[in-house]
Amino acid sequence: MTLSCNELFRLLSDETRLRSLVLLYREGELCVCELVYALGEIQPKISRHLAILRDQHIVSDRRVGQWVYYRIDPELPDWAHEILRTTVARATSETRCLQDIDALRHMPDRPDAVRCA
Amino acid sequence: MTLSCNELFRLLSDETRLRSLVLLYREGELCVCELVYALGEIQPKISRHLAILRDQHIVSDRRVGQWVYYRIDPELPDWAHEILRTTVARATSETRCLQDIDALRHMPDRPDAVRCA
DNA sequence: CGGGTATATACGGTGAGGCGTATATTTCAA
DNA sequence: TTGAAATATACGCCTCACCGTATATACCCG
Repeated sequence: MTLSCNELFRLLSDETRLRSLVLLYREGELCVCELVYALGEIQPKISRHLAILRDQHIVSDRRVGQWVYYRIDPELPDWAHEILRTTVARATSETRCLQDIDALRHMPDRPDAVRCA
Repeated sequence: MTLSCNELFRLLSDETRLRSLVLLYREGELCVCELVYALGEIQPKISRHLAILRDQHIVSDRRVGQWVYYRIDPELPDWAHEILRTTVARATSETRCLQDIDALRHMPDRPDAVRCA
């Protein structure tokens, strides 16, 4: 079940998923509640989209106590990673993404995961 | 009306549009009937998708007699062009696209447009 | 054990977008 | 001017993916 171009683009075509991926790409690892706060969306919506990305092996997750941390799947094919890199560079100049980044920075009581563990 | 990441990915998420763009990227310029033949889809379907791409300035068209030739819009933003380049490189290893390329090569009575006019 | 927090999933409703058919438009040639 | 070829568009249908609400599950702590 390798990832096709079409499938990747279908996944990236949803705004919530794209915004989540941009943040994950930049931050390395984020838990669900951080994405909920940064994007300003309700929790079931974020969880649902992360599950979709996980099922297609775009992201991987690990549980740390009651938190679940997501990251870009380290086994993502090179070409897909290149698409993401270009996308993040571009998205970072779009208002919506800049707002997400800023919101995350100002999140209170942010769970401090051990990064890159 | 600048192109957003989301909008580009939405456009690329349809298989017919993606296959058309891959061929246009490789060939430089193709008329509708060539795409109809190469993709093996009915004409209204191809025309409809090309119109969508034209409206979003992903492709541009020019009429030559009774034929209409499409190409990747030369004014496509750099980042979008880079996405396309990576995509074409990847797609070219997918069966479906290889079949399209091969079908086009064997199309009989292909209208020979003046390339890059 | 019981309560609280974080996350996941089930469910029904809804709208966007893709489809095929039919038809309109444009161009050329006779 | 008439017919044929190439392309575009209008229309109604239908599927699918997303949505919010409600609820289930998992984990922690007291």
